[in-house]
Amino acid sequence: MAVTIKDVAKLANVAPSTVSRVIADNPRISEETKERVREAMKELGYHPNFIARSLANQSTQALGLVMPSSADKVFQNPFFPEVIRGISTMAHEKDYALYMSTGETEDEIFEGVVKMVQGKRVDGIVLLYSRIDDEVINYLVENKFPFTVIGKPFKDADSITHVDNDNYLASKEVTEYLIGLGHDRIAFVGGSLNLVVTIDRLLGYEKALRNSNLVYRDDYIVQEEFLKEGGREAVKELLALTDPPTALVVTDDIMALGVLNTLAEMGISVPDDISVVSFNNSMFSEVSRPPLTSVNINIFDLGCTAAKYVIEQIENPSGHVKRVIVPHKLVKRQSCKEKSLQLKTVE
Amino acid sequence: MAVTIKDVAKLANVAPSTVSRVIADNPRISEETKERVREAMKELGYHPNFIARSLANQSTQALGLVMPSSADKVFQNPFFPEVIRGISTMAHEKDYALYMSTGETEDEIFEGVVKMVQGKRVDGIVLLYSRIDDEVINYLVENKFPFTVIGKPFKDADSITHVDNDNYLASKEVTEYLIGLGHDRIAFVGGSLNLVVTIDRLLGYEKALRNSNLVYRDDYIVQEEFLKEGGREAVKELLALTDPPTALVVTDDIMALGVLNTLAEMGISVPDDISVVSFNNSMFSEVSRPPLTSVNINIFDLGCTAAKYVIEQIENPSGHVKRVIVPHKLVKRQSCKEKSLQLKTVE
DNA sequence: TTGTATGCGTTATCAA
DNA sequence: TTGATAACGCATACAA
Repeated sequence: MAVTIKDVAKLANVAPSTVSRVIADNPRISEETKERVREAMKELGYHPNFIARSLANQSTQALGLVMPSSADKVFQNPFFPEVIRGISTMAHEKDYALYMSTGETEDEIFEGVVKMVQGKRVDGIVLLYSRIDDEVINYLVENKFPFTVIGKPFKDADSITHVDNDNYLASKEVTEYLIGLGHDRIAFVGGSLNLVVTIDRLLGYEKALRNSNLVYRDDYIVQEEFLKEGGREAVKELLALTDPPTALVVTDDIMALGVLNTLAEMGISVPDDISVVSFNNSMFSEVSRPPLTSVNINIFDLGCTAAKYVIEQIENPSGHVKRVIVPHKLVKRQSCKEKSLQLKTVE
Repeated sequence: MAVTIKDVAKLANVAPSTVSRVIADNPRISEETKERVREAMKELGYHPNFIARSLANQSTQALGLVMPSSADKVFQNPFFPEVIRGISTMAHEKDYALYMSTGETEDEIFEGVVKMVQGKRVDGIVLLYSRIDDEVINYLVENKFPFTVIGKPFKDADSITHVDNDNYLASKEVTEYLIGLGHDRIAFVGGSLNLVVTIDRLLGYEKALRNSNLVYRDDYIVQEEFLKEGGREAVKELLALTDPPTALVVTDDIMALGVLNTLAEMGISVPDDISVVSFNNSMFSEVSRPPLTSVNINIFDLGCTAAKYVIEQIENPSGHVKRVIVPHKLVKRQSCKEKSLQLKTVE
């Protein structure tokens, strides 16, 4: 059995409660005894048992991370390591640890959240995604458990602290950029429509088209998974149309990579035949062929800020709901071209 | 206050201990009372408090992850998301959660480990790296705490369960491949020499040179950080030499990416002027220009297996030390060329 | 300034 | 088959 507060107490000739107070650096303990107790701790190699402390305290100094699906898939998209990087940095600053449950299906993930919350394994939660009709959010709200979401909650957005980009605007700008290059057949390749981010970006895209009196065509809207294969599927669908698009808004770099690959295999050149813009500005957008014009959404900041505000909620439960919009910026590289300069049009 | 075992007991008209036994599905409880208790649990929405259970049990069903440095840097290299993916998959299968502390310096990381262990926050630990003279390993060994390391422990390798590649062999093969292409001026760009993986690969590289009677030159050995910038620095150093290498063994894709970038900026072509092989076979090696010839070290398996064996240690403490070598495979792409076919030699 | 007693929510050991 | 009761290791209200 490890050394406990009692062993220290015995050695230092004080009561266990005194040791406890020394650990908490309680000002009502004399410097002398503090010194004596500290020496005893050092001598015995004492370290507090966090579990016991958590039980007495009702606090764990840990943040729970909830991902949209199995780590298996999630970690293939650089978005997640990057948000976690942000969360971790802030967590470290505030001295919190990170806790991840490992569910695979939606149900398992929900179960994982319940275990974290009811099991009191974490003090707060960061949701790394936002989807419509999410039972996780409902559960957290009902239980008044501290949490923040990265992305915009589908409903009750003004009563839930969240950190998001202005995805509507970003997508609108990106589409306008393409329109500005003379494109009028622009397709949208997004992730699942269950994700609020997809909805927002689709809306922005639609708005831009409408503003320019371009037609919004259902067959130009494709939804796939946020993985490379997703991009591959999208291209196949779109190029099978009788009048395929000349430009693509892709909502994720990793999908865009799939798009690029597939296009290359088909002998279609980017940007000579088709222009592509994407989101996330991950390292992939720099190294792809051609380098991708992509929206930098400051993923790291997203994570940092989200962590900051759960911790704030934990430490000051009466605080106010926050809503933070992290700025975005279009980074132009070589995947877009004026339509008139494109060599030929795919038919 | 949440609903506890006592509330359930009251509602079901039994003692708390009975409820506890029902949770554990103790066979000595009659089916009737079990049913009654279960209904009460459902009615109250009872969920066990994991912290309390951990305290009573001395077990947490959680695995601690220890990274080599701040998450900040670590998550920029795709190796780590990928191992975690593997670990997470196995952890999920065995119903364990994951716990990460967030230290930045070596000391903070060590402190984090101590907190995990003494604080009884986790049942076992996976070390995601292996460096020489690592106090973390010493500490874990001294405390007889279950852990596995990904990589080869610097010392006592046969008393520490670990999962590794045969890095010596892999590096030797890779170097021989380059020699086979006619190269005789081959440089080695590795990570920190504190990392055992770097040492092993350097040794393999050296052996291959020696076998072919090529000279081993100190100025052909460069160590940098496992990041893109690392590759950039390496190239600068090597190309400043009077007789620069015609081929590079780079021990990490992300560094190789930096190498490729820098070379491109300098107007030096890969593979026409310089051949490059690297390790990890991450997605970057597929999308880089040119696509990188890289060693697939099966990172996912590394993680999976490491997790599997900590859990085994946890559940069967008397088990035997394991040492697993995960196979590797050279994946040839377009970053290497026979020396005689290279257009010119950089001087 | 310090000690005593009790509780945090479980599990486990004895009895019954 | 079930119920008291004592741990588990720490924090804290109350006493001293």
